[in-house]
Amino acid sequence: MLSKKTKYAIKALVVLGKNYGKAPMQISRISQEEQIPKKFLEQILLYLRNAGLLYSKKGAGGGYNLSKDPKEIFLVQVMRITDGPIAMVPCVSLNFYHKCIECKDEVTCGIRDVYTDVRDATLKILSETSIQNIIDRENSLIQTSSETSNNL
Amino acid sequence: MLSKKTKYAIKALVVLGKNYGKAPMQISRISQEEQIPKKFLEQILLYLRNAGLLYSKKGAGGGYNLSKDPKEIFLVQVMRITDGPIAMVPCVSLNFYHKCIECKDEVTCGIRDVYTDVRDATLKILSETSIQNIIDRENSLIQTSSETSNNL
DNA sequence: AAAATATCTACTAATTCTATATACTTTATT
DNA sequence: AATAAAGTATATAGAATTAGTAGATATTTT
Repeated sequence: MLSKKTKYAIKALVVLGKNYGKAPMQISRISQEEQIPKKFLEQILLYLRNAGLLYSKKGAGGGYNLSKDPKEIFLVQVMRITDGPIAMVPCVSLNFYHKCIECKDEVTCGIRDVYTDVRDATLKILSETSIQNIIDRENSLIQTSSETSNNL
Repeated sequence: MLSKKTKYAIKALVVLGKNYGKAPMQISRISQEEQIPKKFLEQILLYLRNAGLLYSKKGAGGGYNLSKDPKEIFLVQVMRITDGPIAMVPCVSLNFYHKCIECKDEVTCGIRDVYTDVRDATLKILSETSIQNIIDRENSLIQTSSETSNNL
């Protein structure tokens, strides 16, 4: 399951994605709009910033912006920053590898292959999905659902 | 990440799979062979039993057996028993659905589709992989690695 | 009856996740 | 220069989950 941290991070990035190219957005505003505890959001934005996804500016009129086009920020990056590994077992993780403590012998382990496959399948989807994709998807769903309610 | 509970469950099922068709195996033996804390393993085996994966017999000469062929026990079943949902967001879970508390409107949520895809891809692999597959895989890896070391 | 085994419930300990607090730095504006 | 408006950084508290333990009970075999 995704942590709240990751969910909040995605929400914040989507909001910032909609704001891309405009003046920076303040933490407090994002916090209000998305109902995210402000102090918690501060931390999350810092992680994202330190990982290079966000640009920040201090002082009056400061705030946050995406540091690149929302088309170029992918879910897999966000999840790795906030939740760490994508893989279900550490011994199969690309970015956070370590041995399973319960494991006698990694070489003859019968489940590594399966979880490598799961990792790859997951990775494929998450690394193809950008913040822009999510924004587009939202917009098309909003449209569809408002059309539907007009037809009632 | 898989919980220890799930890892221990898989290990126990693999051991019991190798023992399939033979006399029941005691908790204490599985615990020793797989280095799993006995009392914790008791709990785990109970979950698996109550979910119908294991048959148990009390008293002298009792113990545990798989309740069906290891070819017919799939990772997805085990994981659902021990770790719950496969999906990364509850609103997309097939067996453990509930709304995301952070979510304003499920209908216009931009990430549900992505995580539905992830779920389906994961599910496909995990529901095709049986305990027998894992045993076979282990055996072939053991063979391969011993051949390699003979060649040194 | 005694011994060997699983069952069940409750509890404790450890870890991780969520959230808050406090002090500090930078920038813009007046 | 002073002040206010932001973000930065680190520490800590509280909540939830995960891991593991304890103890009493129920069955079965011998």
